[in-house]
Formats: sequence, C-alpha cells, structure tokens
Amino acid sequence: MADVAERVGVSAMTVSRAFKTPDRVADSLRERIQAAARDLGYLPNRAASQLASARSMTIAVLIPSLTNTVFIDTVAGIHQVMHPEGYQILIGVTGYSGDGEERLLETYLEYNPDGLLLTGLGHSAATWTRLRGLAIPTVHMMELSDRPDIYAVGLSQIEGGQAMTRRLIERGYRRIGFVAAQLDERTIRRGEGYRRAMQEAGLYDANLELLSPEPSSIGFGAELLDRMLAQAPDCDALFFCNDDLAQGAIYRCRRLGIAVPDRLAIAGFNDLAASAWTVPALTTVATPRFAIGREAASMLLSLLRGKRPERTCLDLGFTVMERETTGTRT
Amino acid sequence: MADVAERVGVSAMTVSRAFKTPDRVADSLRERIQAAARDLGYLPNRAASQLASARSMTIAVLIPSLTNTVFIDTVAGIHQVMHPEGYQILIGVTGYSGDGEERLLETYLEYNPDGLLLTGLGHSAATWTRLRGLAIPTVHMMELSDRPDIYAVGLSQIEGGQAMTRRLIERGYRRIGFVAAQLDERTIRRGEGYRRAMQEAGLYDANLELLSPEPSSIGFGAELLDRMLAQAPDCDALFFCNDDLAQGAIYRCRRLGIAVPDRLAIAGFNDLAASAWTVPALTTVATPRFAIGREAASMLLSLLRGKRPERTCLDLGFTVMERETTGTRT
DNA sequence: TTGTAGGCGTTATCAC
DNA sequence: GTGATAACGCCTACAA
Repeated sequence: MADVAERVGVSAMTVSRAFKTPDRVADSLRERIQAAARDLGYLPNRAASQLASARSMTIAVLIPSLTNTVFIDTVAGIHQVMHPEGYQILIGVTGYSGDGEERLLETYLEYNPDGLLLTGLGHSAATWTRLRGLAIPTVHMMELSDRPDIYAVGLSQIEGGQAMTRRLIERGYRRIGFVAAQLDERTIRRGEGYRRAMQEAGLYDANLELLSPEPSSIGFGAELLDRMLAQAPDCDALFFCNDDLAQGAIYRCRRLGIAVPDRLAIAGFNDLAASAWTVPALTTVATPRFAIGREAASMLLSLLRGKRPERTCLDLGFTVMERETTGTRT
Repeated sequence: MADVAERVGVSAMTVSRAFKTPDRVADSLRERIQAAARDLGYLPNRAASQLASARSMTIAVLIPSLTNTVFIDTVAGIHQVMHPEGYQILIGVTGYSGDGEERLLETYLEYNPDGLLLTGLGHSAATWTRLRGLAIPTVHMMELSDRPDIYAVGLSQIEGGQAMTRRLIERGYRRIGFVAAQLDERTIRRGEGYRRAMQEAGLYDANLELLSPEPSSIGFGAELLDRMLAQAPDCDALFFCNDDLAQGAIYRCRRLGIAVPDRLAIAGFNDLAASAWTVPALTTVATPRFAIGREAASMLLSLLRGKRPERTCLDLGFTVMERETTGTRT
C-alpha cells in the first residue's frame, strides 16, 4: 500500500480510502490510485485490515459432515448470499459430535469471525455458555426455536416425521416401521414425530423401531432393511430417517424380489437429487436446504448490519412428496 | 495476551512462546500460563499472528462446484490431512469458469494463503502468469502434468476414457456413443480418450458423440439418453462422461423399457456412492478423489515445510469397474 | 529460559 | 478531501 501511495504521491490513508470508501476520495485521484494499484499488482492484506478494523469479513459455518449433501446444499445457499457481500466462509466439520463442535468453535473464534452459523440447536452446555458470552451474531440452522434470544432458520423435524407417518397411516399402512442411523439431533426428532403419529393412531409398537448409531449410507440402508425385516417381518411400510438409507432399501428390495410398494412401502427424508429418479421413485419429505442456507445467511447479514430481523425464527417448512414407493393399502 | 502475561507476571513474549513453542518455556511456568489463559478465556488472534509472522496457516482451495460430490470428496481428503496440522482451508468456487478462477484467486490472495490447491490444469493465461510470479506453493489436482515445475496429483483423464472405451470394444460393442455435459477440462479429455480408442479400432463415427455444455445432473442424463437415441438409434453402448448422467440414463431406460445391458449398455465415470447400488449396477471408472485430496494436501505440506517432494507429479490412477450395465455382445 | 524493541499492513481518529 | 499519528495483537531478532 505504501508503494501505491508513493507512486501516486499521496498518503497511505488515501489509498486505503480509495478502496474502502471510494466516495470519500476525489474522482481523479481515485482513478490514479486504482491505476497505480493495478500496475503494481497491489492486493490489500486482509489480516492487517482485520487487525486494524476489528472486522474480519469472515463468518464461521459449523456443519456435522462434509460428505452429506444436505449440509453442502446449505453451505451452497450460504455461499450464494455471503460471497457477493464480500464475506468469506470458514467451514468447520464437527463430525456429528458436540465435543467436536466445542473445540472447533474455539479454533474458529481465533479468526474473529463477524458471525456464526451453526447446525441445529443441540449444542453442548459449554458451547451455549460460550455463545452467550460471545456477543457474536449467531444463527442456528435446520431446526426451529421458540426462544426469543435465539436466531434460527429451519423446519420442524418433528412435524416432518409426524406428517410423513400420518400420511402413511392415511394411506392404509398399519405396521409402519421407523429405521434410523447416525442418530443425530434431527434424526431423533423425526423419530419423535413418527412416534407421536403412531401413538395418536394407536399403532405404536416399539418393535417397529430400528435405531443404529452408525453413519448413514446407501449400503447401510440395504443392511438395515434386512435387519428390519428380520425384526418385524409383518411390517407393511418403512419410514427411513433419510433418503440415503431409503435408496439403499429400494435397491435391496429389488434384489430380494420384494415388491415396492405392494409388499412393502418405503419412505425417506430430505428429497435428495436422486430420489425422484429411482425406480420406483422415492416418497420422501422435501426439505428446503438451499433456502435454509440462503435465509440463515440473510438473517445473519441483517444482524451484522445491526438490524434486528423482523422474525427471530424462520420456519421454511417441508413438503411430503408422495411418489411411487408408497401407495394405498386396502 | 497482555492480560494473561500480567496475571502470571511474565512478558507477553513468554505467553506467546508458551503456546507456539511450549518446549522453550519452563514447565511450571507454562502450566501457570495455560491456567491463566483458560481463566481469562484467552484465545490467540490469528490475524495478529499472521501479520507478525507472515504465515497465515491457511490454504486456499479452488474447486469448480460445491454441489458436485467429486470435488467435495477431494476437499474432504484435503481437510483430513490439513486440519490436524492446524491449517485452515478457504474454499473458493469457480463455477467452472476460468474468469471466475482468476477473480477468486485474486480475492484469496488477500488472505495470504501459505499454499494453493487448484483444480485441473486448464487455468487462464493470466492465472498461470500470476501463479508464476507468486511463489506460493501450489499443487494442481485431478490431472497429470509432465512439466517439472508444476506439482500435480491426479489421474490421466484421457487414459480413463480410453480404457473404458477399449473395454467396451473388447466386450463386443461396436456402436459406442459418448455423451457429455458441462464440458469442463476433464470431460473433454475423457472424450479425447474415447475418440482415440474408437479410432484405433476403426470404429469412430462423429455421429456417435453428443456434447452439451449444460450442467450435469441425473435428470439431464435422462434427457441426453433420449437425444442420443434419436441421434444414433443403432448405438449398442453409451459411455457417459460422469455417473450422474449415466444414472439418469439407467432410470430412463427402465421407464422406456429398454433392456440394459442387452439392448443398450451404459457406462459412467467417477464411481459415485450410488453407482454400485443402482439396478442394474453401473459400470464406471472409479477415480480416487478422496486420495487425490489427501495426497495433494500431503504434497503441499511438504512444500510448505520447504522439502521438495520426491515426485513432482503423482498419478493415482483409476479402475474400470465392470458391473451390470455392461455385458458381452456376441 | 526469559525479556526488550521494533515492526508486520492496515485503519480510526483527529487535524488540516 | 487529505494527511499524520497511533494503535490493532502478535512474533522475529536479539540481548540478558
């Protein structure tokens, strides 16, 4: 910067202004400064800028996993909003662990992020305490909160699970199983929704639930299908906690010659890209992941600008997509 | 930091050392410093550290797309290696555009990354020039280079395309089509490999190629299948430039009642997670994306430590996975 | 093993 | 509209 200043014959301060607040510098001067900067290949130094201004133009995003499309879609939404505003995204991967999140948060705070975007509401006590003490604008993604001091953008995972289960019941299914892996916060809530729906219909049976802590994958969905059929051979529908598992189950059914949906209906959660294309096409709950990222970023942007967003919690809802893996039980 | 120093009764420098070079501080003192830091909730300031040390402990990773699993897998590999070493990853999304990459590179240089990880070798002239002038350790991912001044980790996309095509020819297919979308660098090379294999067998026919610049997706694969069948109704096998397209084609064939592989064989590229699970399972070229990320990161790490890696270019190869969407043509 | 001095590149603040 | 000065929080280099 000093070089540019010298070349143009002005002070460094003026060069700084020419970039950050162009309207506070005379037009002709500004142009000469920009020309000189280009000539010299000058690029501002963010670290110095941050140190001097106490703004990092950076936001930290903590997600459970990099390889789960759901979170990547959310990040893509965040990116779409934040990038044009000049904010840089720091992605932290918690590995679905509260401790991991706690440590990561600490690491990322060293970067003095201007804002925080966290996944879910199930943070560790230490994390919550830290967040309270921090006074860094924070938005929680994927879930809903009724606390007025917490900003959240997402959907009701419980209602999502409940809605799908009710729909299956309406369609005449009675022995509906719930199959879950990973068992993170959202999965647990979807299961809670399932349970509520089954109980209100008087159909609940603990034997129809199969919960495994292992990571979700298509292959594991196939395996869980086998296990579930062994555990409850009389089930007529299976609600998987996500589409990866459900897709694996579809494929496995074809191998086993199990007719879907006639012998067994299958439902998933999230509506991944492939789910509309499987044969038969997967019935699932579509979640607005991309929009969640966008809206969470927008809300954070408001907070960064010192505005109070009109809403503290934004419910983006979900849509039950009935496709071909479910039908009507007569 | 000053607070911690005062609390313990030492200089700030000693506190700094207690964190960065713990072995250069007396044990008892170090413990007192760490205790005080914990008490006060002290977290080091990266920006200040970077400014003073001229090391950012940050590496910039430029990828074409966030939503393409291929690149995310690579990033996951990078992350796995870099995170434990204390390096932060800055992800830039070029949108498959050379200009985009050029601009992004400029943006990310403002963060003074210690290293650069770029996708492919098809950078714009301006980017190459900048890289040469920069003297920041850089590793190129996904492709191979024979230039001794360029570090690369990847595989030969041409040979990948050629190997799959040859295999199809060996299996007795003669009217093998090549279907591609997005048309990025890697796609083009796979097509080049296809062409070579077809030409060496005397089977090449320009009418068997279908290239579209639109983004790849499962849905688009279905559409391209329709187009290809219209364009070359006599084709007996289709080699898609990636698995997304190929999966879409499989699904479309089932809808249309086209027997795969008996009437039409289908092959893809990349071996995505779902490809082993489709029915029929997809024949494809498995690429070691995760390993590419890991190895590129390791190579960069060597460079960051001032070591010359033994190899300037690391070929991680590929594997032709013959599954059920191809068979033998008699 | 610990401390001192100086500066990294930028910006806030207050003059002019 | 522009400039001078003093931080920002840490680390390199050197000294004790």
